[in-house]
Amino acid sequence: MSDNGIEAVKLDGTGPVYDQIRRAIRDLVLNGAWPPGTAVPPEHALMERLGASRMTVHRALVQLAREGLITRRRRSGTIVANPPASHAMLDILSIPDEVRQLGQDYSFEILSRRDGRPSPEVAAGFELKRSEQVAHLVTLHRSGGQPHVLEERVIHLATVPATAAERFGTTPPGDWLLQHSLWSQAEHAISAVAAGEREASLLEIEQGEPCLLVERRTWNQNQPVTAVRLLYPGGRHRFVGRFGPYGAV
Amino acid sequence: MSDNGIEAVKLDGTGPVYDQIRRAIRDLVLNGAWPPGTAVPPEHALMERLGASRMTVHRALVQLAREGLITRRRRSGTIVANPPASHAMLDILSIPDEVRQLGQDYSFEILSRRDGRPSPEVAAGFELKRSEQVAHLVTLHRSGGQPHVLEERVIHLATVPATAAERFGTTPPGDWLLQHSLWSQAEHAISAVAAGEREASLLEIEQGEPCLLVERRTWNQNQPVTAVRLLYPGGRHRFVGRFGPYGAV
DNA sequence: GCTAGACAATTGCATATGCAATTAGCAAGT
DNA sequence: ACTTGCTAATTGCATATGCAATTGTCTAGC
Repeated sequence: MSDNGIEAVKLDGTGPVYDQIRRAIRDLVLNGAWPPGTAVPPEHALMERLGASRMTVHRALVQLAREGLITRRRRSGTIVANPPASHAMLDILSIPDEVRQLGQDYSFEILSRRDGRPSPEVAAGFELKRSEQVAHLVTLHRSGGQPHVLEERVIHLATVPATAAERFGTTPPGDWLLQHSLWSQAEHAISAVAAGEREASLLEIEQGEPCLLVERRTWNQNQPVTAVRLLYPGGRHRFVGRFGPYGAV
Repeated sequence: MSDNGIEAVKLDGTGPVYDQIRRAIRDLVLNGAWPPGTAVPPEHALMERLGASRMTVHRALVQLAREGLITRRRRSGTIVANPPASHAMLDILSIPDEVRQLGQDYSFEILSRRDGRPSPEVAAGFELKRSEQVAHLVTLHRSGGQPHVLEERVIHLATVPATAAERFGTTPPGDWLLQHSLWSQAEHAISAVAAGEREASLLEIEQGEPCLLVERRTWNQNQPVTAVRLLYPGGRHRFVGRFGPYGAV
């Protein structure tokens, strides 16, 4: 990985210098200008380029590393990290991984797909404007042959144009998105609902059985990326997370 | 708030100095030796006491401030912060606050209480050893007169001895604990369950209706503090959280 | 008593400097 | 080819120093 456009690093003159540096690099990463694996220029180079002292550059990079955006190793240098797979309580989880971790075979099936303007129902369900171009997908994930979770998703074509050409033949939409987009904000909602008729039949449970509904929307730099509703058959599933409010204890 | 025992700050000689300082102070806070509001010695004092340079002390304090453990203001100095009320996705939430935020009257009722060794059922439900002394409480929270959430909780008497003398006449157990204990680790699990007979009648819903079950256990420095199961009538409730994996965008 | 202003304590930020630790890559020797 | 060891690039850590910004507190003057 060679010398990646150091000239792209630009300070905006507002606030402390170390924070300007931090934000400049963060934005390059979130914009996709520096995709994962890209070599971040070494401290000396940034120092010269920006006219700041090495300690100031260092401070910015250390903080970015703590935030998980970059990975640093002595001598090897600094590279842009892979996007985090999980965070705190709720994860942008990869359903295949999740299933395989339980030692089950994984498979999925796209039940329906429609690209273009959302139907009124879809627009309402995901709080979309009717004018926004999206791909609308319904996917059933299976674990060891059994229905695992029912996924309904919209992907914003303006934000992730590559979606239009993707068939999702081997990789389910969620995983594919992790590789083809970035997110900087997410919103989650969790609730318990009773399975409706159609959901029950797809998930092979009784109508009215409790299900865990996870709704998630993600943005990258205020642009919507995707919104998804995951319906997990109740009882069989739970979300677990462990964390502390402070640094590791 | 006067000069609080600076001699209590002790380094352990392992790892970087700035991190030793950070941990030393963090432990004093989490131990309760420096309760919220306590004045943390100024950088100069710590610098002399510890034989470190001011920048090194500074680095430790800045990091503690970012973690939310302390609050710093120029000239005024540094004080131990109040414990955080919420975090990321799921909060150590105050049920009264939550209810009032919705503009409803709040009330609660302790349905049962038993202190001492847990019964076999309780021990099993909360993964306790039979020998651990706990207070076991069942509380119903009401919102505008209507049942809001059913809470079943154990509090470890060894960790929070003040519990034994508390009647919970005006403050429900969760809120009382926030004022009388600290936590450094929490574990959450969320699942959807069908209301059982007893739960349904207490929550005034139909048996079998979907409910959101939140199970939470908290520790302070590896000592268990409390474990709680909150059963929310489905449909009426959802948890929402918004966050980014990186620093504020 | 009250106010304006000076003073000083405390944190925030940046720099310059030096050394330590790690390790990729190269060179030398077998 | 394979190993061994050296060198240098890069990050990690700590120090010393200086100035800026904020704001309690005190003092002088009214």
